[in-house]
Amino acid sequence: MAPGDEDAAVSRGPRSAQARRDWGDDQSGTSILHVDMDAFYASVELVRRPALRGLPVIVGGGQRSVVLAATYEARAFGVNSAMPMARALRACPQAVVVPPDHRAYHEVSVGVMEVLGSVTALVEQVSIDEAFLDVAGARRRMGPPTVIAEHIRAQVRSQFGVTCSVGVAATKFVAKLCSEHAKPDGMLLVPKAATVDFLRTLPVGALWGVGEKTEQALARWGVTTVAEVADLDVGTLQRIIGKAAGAHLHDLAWGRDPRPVCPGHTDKSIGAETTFDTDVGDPAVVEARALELADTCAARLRRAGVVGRTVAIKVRTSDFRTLSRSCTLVTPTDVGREVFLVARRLLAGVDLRGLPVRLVGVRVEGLSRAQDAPRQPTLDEAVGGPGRRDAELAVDEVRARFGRAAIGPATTALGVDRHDRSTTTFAPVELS
DNA sequence: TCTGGGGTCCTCACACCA
DNA sequence: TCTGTGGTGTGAGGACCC
Repeated sequence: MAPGDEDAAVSRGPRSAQARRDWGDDQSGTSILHVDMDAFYASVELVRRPALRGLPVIVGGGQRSVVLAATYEARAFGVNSAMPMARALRACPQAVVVPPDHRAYHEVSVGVMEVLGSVTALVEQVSIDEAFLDVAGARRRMGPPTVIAEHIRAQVRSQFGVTCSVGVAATKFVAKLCSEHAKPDGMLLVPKAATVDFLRTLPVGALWGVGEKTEQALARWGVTTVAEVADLDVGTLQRIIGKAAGAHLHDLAWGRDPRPVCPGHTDKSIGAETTFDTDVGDPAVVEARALELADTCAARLRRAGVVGRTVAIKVRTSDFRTLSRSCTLVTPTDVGREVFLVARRLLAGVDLRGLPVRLVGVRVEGLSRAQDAPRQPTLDEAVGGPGRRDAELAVDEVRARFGRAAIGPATTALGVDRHDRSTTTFAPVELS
C-alpha cells in the first residue's frame, strides 16, 4: 500500500467509505456512547517524546513479537496493530520502534476513565483504551449525546494530550462501529431510525464475532455484506456458522443488540503466557518458565482477592500447533506452588511429537471470591502454623515494597535444578 | 509472511448419574 | 440386568476481540 492511502490503512476492522457520512441529527433514541482512543499506546509515547511527532512510530517488542500500536504516519505504510514486527519493519524500515511501557498507558487510561466517570456512573470499560457510556441520565445536566461526546473529546485532549473518537448510537454494537468510522479524532452519530441503513453499507467482517474463518465460511455461500446476512434466513445462517453465532449475527445485522452498559466487570480467568526468544527443546526450561508463570498467576489472583478451581496450560510447538490441557481441583486455590504442581503434571502429559516449544502459558479459571472459598491446607502446612500461602503473601509484600524483581522462585533465580524440582523455595534476587 | 499476550465464549466429545 | 435418554460437569480446541 502506498503512503497516503490512509483510509484503508488506519483501521484493523473492515470499514466502508459509504458509512462515514452524515446520517442525520435526531438524537432522541441514541444514549449509548463508545469512546475509543486513537492509536493509544503510540499517542501516549508521542506525548512523552514530542520529538517523534510526525514520524512513523511503532510500539512493539522484539523481532518475534507483533505491533502493539502504530502512529498514523506508520499506518500509511501499511503497518497495523497485531502485524508481526518483522513484516512491519519490512513495510516501513524507517519506523522508530519504541518498547511498550504498560504502566504509562495504564496511568493515562485511569485518567481518561475518570473523565468518563465524571459524565455518568454508567461506564463500562471494555479494554485499556475504550469504554461504553449510557448517557441517558446525563442529558438534562449536560445536553444531548453529541454535546457530551464533544465535551469528552475536549477534556481528554486538554488533560492528556491524546485524541479519541466517539460513536453515538442506540446500541453498543452500532456505537462501536460509529467510533471506528469516526477515526481518527472524530465523532459519528447514527440516529436510531438510520441504524439498519447504516449497517447495510458495511462488509460482513464489520459484525462482531466475524473474524477470518467465519468470513470465509460465509463467503463460500456468497455472503459478503451485512445486508446479505440480514436478508438470509436465520436457519440457513445457523447451518453455516452454528446455532448461537447464527442467531447472534442475524440480530446484529438488523441492529438488535439489547445488551445494556454494565459498569463493573468480574474476571472469569487469570493467566500468563510467554513466547520464548528461540524455540526450547529442554523440558526443564519449559517447566522453569511454567513455574514463573504460575507464580505470576497466583500473585494476580491474590491481588484480585479471588481463587480459581481449574488450572489450564497452553503449549505451542515450533510448528505453531497449540495444545491445551486443564484440570479441575477439589478446592480452589490462589497458591502459586499448587498451580505449578498441577501445571507441571499437565505439561508432562502433552505429546509434543518431539518438537521444541515456542510458547508456554498457565491460566487459572473458574474464579470465585477468596473470602467465600473453602481453604484446604497443603501437605507441607503444619496445622495452625504458617503455610505455603503465608509464604507467598510475604513474597507479595516484598514485591510491593522493592519491586517484582526483588524476589522470585529459587528455581528461576538460581537456574534450573534438574535433580529436584519438587519444591520451590523463594530466594532474594536483588535488593538494592 | 509468519504469526504476542490476555481474555471470553462456543462447540463437541465424553463420562457419569438418575 | 440391560439399554436408552437426558442433564450436567469436565476437558480440549477453535475462533474471536483488543
